[in-house]
Amino acid sequence: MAKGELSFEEFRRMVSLSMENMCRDLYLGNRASIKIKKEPVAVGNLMKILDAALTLSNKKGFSAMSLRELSSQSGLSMGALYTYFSSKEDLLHMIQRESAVVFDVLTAQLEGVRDPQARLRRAIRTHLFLSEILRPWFYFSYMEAKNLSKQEQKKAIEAELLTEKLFVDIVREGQDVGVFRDCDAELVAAVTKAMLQDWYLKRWKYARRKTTVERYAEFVTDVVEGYLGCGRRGEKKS
Amino acid sequence: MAKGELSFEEFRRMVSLSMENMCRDLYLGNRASIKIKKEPVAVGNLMKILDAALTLSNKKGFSAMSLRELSSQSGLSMGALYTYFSSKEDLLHMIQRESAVVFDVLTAQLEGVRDPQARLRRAIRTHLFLSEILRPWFYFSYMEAKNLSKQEQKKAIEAELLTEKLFVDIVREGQDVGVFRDCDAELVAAVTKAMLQDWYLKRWKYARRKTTVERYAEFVTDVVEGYLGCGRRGEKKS
DNA sequence: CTAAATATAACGAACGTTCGTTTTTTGCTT
DNA sequence: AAGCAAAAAACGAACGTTCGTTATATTTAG
Repeated sequence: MAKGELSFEEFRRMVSLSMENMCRDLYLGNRASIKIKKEPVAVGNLMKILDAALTLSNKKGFSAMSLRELSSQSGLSMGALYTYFSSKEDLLHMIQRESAVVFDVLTAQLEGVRDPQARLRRAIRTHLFLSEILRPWFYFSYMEAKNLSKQEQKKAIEAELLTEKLFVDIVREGQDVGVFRDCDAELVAAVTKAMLQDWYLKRWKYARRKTTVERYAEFVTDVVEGYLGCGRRGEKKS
Repeated sequence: MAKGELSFEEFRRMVSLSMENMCRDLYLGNRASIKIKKEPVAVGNLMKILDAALTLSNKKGFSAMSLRELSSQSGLSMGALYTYFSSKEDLLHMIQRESAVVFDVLTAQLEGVRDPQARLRRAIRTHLFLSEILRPWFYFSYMEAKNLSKQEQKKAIEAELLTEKLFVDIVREGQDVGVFRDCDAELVAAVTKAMLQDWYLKRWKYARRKTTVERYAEFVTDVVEGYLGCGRRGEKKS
């Protein structure tokens, strides 16, 4: 385990991004369009709806999921569904917007960490831990981005570039300080993100091999640090 | 440019995987179900159909693409479409199967290359070059795999693991020979594939930065070789 | 009793698919 | 060459189904 870093379970407890909390946050953020007044009822049903929606969407795609399927899978009637969103597209955007909250968590976790090498490790770990906790949300957000409206698509692209910029800045600062060697920071950030995304896009592969998220985090960190010329080379079990 | 490796343009000319050749191969492989007898007619229309199908699917998703859209985009009538495939699902499987031909090209390109380091470089370059030439096919294959039937999904997973095994074997042999350091070969293969996939999944990002496929190939090779402990460390323009 | 929440059933639009018809191409005869 | 019948290919309206959506009725809880 890395020095001074939280383990995955510690991290999970700390951020408390359970389905219930996500749905409560989603409810409070969409009180205008959700017709249900009583919070406990609304949150409970939103959990059923989002659970079903993420399951069905991630299995067959959002547009291939019919609202009748969503109705029977969630246990709510068609009419009830429409008290929680005003259209199928509205549901899509609700999920997409709620998925974006993680960026705040990511930046928050980096606050106060100034050393570039520590920041890099922290950013990789946090990103992986978040995607592990909210895998269905991440997967949905990635795969269904094409269904968004043009303007929401722009926002999604900007968010993607913003996350990447976060890594670019870390690499650049490390280069300025002299701890990272000179290289194309944008490419480093790009492939780092690619490796992070693989964790939730191809989750079944790592699950089958019983690779833990902590192990994967360490590995990705090693690869990136290795390229940046600051990794501690040492023993690894094959 | 790497010693003895073909440039991208040389590679493109050599493999000759133009839309027309892909469609001719697709026609010959599906002669049983395609009702059109004359090859030139069939290949010409298949080009229109697949061009439209890949464009529309990759923009909004296969299941969100209606056959009426496909009809107007391809310039063929609804009835004409159904002389080239027997159902929408059939079209999906045709595209998916045709996308699989690239694996043969990949393995063919590795034949005769025995040195692990050279094999690794060749595998990375070839995979990237292929995905550059056939980007719409790769993208489609990745994004629409979930729409396949259960058994075709199994085949897709096996193909994914087979490609990965190809990289695993290269790494393992390099370790046996002693040119690569000891580490988890499966993880190395996994993240290598993740980086390769990013090239066609996030193509717009690299296009915007005017990153060439040759540059990206070199970069990925450097990252992987760097981790495996055999890369030549040196100058890089930031 | 009342208001909030849910269930039911129906609507028009759009879907994948089919099929009788028309248009185009081919091969043969003059 | 020209004409023509047969084969091949393309067409597009229409079918039954399913979609997202909504209006109305029923149930539940304070």
